[in-house]
Amino acid sequence: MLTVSTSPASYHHGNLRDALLAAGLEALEGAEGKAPSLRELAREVGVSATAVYRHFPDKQALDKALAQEGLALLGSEQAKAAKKAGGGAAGFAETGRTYVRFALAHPALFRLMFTQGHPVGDRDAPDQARELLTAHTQALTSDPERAETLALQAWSIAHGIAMLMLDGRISADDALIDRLLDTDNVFP
Amino acid sequence: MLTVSTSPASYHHGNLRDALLAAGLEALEGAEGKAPSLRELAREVGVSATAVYRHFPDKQALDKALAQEGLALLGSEQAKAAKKAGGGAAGFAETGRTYVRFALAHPALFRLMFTQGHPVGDRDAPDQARELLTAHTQALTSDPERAETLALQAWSIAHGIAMLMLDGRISADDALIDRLLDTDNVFP
DNA sequence: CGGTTAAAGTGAACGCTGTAAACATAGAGG
DNA sequence: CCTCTATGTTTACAGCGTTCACTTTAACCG
Repeated sequence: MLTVSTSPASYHHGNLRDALLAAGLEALEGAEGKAPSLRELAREVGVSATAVYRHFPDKQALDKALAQEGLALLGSEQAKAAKKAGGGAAGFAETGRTYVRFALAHPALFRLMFTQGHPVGDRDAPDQARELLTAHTQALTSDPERAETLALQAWSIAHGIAMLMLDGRISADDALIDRLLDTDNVFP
Repeated sequence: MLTVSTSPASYHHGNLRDALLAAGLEALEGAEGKAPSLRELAREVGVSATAVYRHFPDKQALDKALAQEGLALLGSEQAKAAKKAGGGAAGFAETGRTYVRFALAHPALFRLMFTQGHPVGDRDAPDQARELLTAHTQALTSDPERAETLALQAWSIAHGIAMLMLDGRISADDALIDRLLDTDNVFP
């Protein structure tokens, strides 16, 4: 996670990169969460717009880093929730609920996380959420292909609910989340 | 649907609105489908940027209209597919496949369709896709609430698969679509 | 230490965007 | 035929991402 020191105001910022990410995450939360502009973040941090380019090749790279930060956050929240629920099937179910609730709690961040074009095979970044998912479904069956199918189906349902709620297509209702995620019939 | 005449070049365009929509739809398809800018569309149609404002209050309204066009297209494709499959459960299944394939075939348009902020209760626009969905699930059970749950679950799965594939999270593989949509266990 | 070097900042400029304001045109109706 | 109004135009502005040439400063090395 990020730590940003309230550094002494000097020509060289000290840790601009982390400061930008922190400002970015904050901007993604407040004010109906619009995606912040590069210049806006630079202003927020008290630095010229072009200084950003010393730390990120372009805006997309900044966005990608923010997305990574969000992914880590989601993963840790899911892990915590699963543990709290006692692991197992109950824990698995809880990761789903947490997924959707995370999306609703951080709409702009969640959107950003999945709009960063992440070619399928990209295994350079750790993804705790994904690891949890495969671990849980592998515990449900010994057939690896079946486990993968279950994993992707579970992911798809949760992601679909999250997106449709974010987009205002279905009401962002906590009870509805439970009702839609309650697919005991899917995983007999 | 849209019809655009190759009108004589005169001061008054004739049907700028439809021409803009047509250009918009076309732009959303080609060239790795970036969302077209207002000025770009105006240029394409051969008109000044501000002329657009005679037909749409702002860019968002234009986007909304494009989204509506896309929605209609999706609905008609689904209806055709369901009919071709002979209706019933087979038809229902086909609407799901068509949904995901539509997303993959028109990525930018599909994205646009669902990013237009469409407050839940908004019933001002016809939505054939949605009507098909409820019709199909209502045929599966007599319990209306159960039918609604099934409808939203089916929608969520399809939408989740579509989005995750569009975002490069899971491979956009036709066989995989079938595998993930094959949830006979979900609708026993 | 002192001097050099490279990392990390700056400001000005470019072309793009969406949008507002004031003005021009032309086709339709009295 | 004249006028009115719908529909176009030009000009302008602020904000965006990004490039370029320049400046500052901290760190390293003899």
